Amino acid sequence: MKWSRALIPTMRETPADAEIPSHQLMLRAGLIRKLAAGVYNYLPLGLKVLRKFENIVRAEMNLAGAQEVLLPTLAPASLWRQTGRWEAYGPELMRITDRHKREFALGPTHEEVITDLVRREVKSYRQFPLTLYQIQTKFRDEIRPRFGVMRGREFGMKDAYSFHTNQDDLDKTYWEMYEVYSNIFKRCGLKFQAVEAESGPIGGSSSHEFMVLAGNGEDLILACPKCHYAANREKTPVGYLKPASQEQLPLTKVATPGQRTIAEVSAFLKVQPSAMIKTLLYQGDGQTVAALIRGDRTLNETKLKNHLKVSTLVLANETTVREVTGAETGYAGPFNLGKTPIVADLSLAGRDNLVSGANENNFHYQNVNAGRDFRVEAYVDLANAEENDPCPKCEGTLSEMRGIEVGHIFKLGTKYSAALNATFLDEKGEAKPIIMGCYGIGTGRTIAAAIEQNHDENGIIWPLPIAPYQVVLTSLDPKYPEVNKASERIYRELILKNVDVIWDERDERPGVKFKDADLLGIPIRINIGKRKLREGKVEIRLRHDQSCFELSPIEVISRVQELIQTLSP
RNA sequence: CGGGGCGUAGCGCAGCCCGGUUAGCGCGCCUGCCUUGGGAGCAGGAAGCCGGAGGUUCAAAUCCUCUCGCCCCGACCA
Repeated sequence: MKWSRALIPTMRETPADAEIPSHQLMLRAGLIRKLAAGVYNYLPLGLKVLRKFENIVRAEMNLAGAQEVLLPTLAPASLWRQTGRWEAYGPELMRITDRHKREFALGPTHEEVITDLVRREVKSYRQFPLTLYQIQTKFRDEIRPRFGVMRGREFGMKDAYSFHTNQDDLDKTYWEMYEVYSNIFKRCGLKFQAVEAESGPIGGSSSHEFMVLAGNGEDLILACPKCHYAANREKTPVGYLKPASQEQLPLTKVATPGQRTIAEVSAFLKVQPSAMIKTLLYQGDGQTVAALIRGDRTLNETKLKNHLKVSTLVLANETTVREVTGAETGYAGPFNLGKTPIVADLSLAGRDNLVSGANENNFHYQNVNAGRDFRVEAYVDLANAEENDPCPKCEGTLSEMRGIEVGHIFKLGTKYSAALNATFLDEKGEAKPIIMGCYGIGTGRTIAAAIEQNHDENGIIWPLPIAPYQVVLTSLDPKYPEVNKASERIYRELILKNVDVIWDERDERPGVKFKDADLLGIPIRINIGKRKLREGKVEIRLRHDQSCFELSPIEVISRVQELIQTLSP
């Protein structure tokens, strides 16, 4: 491609409504443009990247024996009603009505459609296992689309579904897919982490998420370097060392005028936050509950919600706190709470002589002891896991990292096959429900995540396998015939060698070209300038480490081919 | 859906509070000269339904009402 002919509308300034680096850079580098909230045009460069990623996905899926299909975006409501998801999916499901008043969903995922297809076409146990996948545009009417293509309302996704006659076979494919996903992200040159995950509203039992690691990722992950355990913060159980029991001292009320927060009281009374009880009042489905946790810990509302088996959980407002405790917020303690149930985090189990609020303004208690001074209904795991917590699986210590969820694999079991009556005949001629698995990768989102992971102040730094071009050939003095001639010769040779190259032959000053090349993030840059050329030299510069070396024009092609090898994971 | 904010040239913004020439600035774009190793310089130029509708007024980008769009925080979520 000649740059002068390409539609690459780069922007010098950052658009005001782009919040995170990947969104800003995708706009600035001319990969995407917004059409409406959460709806984006992919420009030529953006599409090139997307296709390169999709092709890696295809190659790896095919290698694992999966077969590609293309299912419609439009799905009849009747199918969705059969699984109950027409109602259950809620307003996030985009619905349309045709001229005959027939209702359709714009597919946010395709379990219904694929299960319907398979139930019609696959009947015998001999035809299993079967894995089908597609790369398709999906729709979800997100409450709040944001971060460009990271969370759009129309977005690209690869979704795969596997079909089995028994659980063992599903397990086998599940772990194959786990490997396939790992290979995909490895081949893209991305740093990633597979984590144990909640299975969410799609349903099913076991599930892993694949996270592209990035400093400002949305998800907090805890991983054990020793045993490779990794999970979302919500899911990570927290274990504590059993404290040595102390002699219980008499309960003492102390004045703590104006000291409300853990930090304030800790400083005022000169006690560690870990020797304090934080009393949090929640409304779980309208019922007030007191949740206790150690002062140095934060409560995980998902864990509390799961323990209480409630569907809504909110922190109680000030009025409720006053009614229940008789004091302003900041002085709550686990005493005299009447019928309010009290649950405590495991961090408090076996701990003696703690500090807590006194349920009286400007007073706290010291030497508070569970059992003697207050009752606890249950000790359960309620805390957010943190860096350096013990690993739940081995003797290791967890470290904390952030990631962006780009892939998710589930075991669905018979949830959809049962609802849609998708059965097969086994060896005995008996009809049994098909057992299913489901495996998704957000394609556009992976691109954004790749940028989030690989950029600097000058722009994107593409890993070579998904870079829009492998090489940018920059003619610094395109008006000089010798520069132009040498450039064109190298350009043609690179194309002949199947190198994906863009030739920047624009009549622009070198600075402009350098800035654009860096912004686009093309891994290998060849500079051809008149001064160096007269010395019989051209220059190669690598985007990722800014390293730079000179060589003769004859050596360039083979050197570039070598570099492509080296830069491919 | 709750809270906050923004819509003025392709992009980034000023002007609005306190109504009054021809609506301005930077970047980009076009023409010419000049320059050519990290977003040059000079000169000239094109480009605006001031988001939309209604109202107040002699007069509205500016004040009022409604509306549409967009962004941020939260709940929710891949």
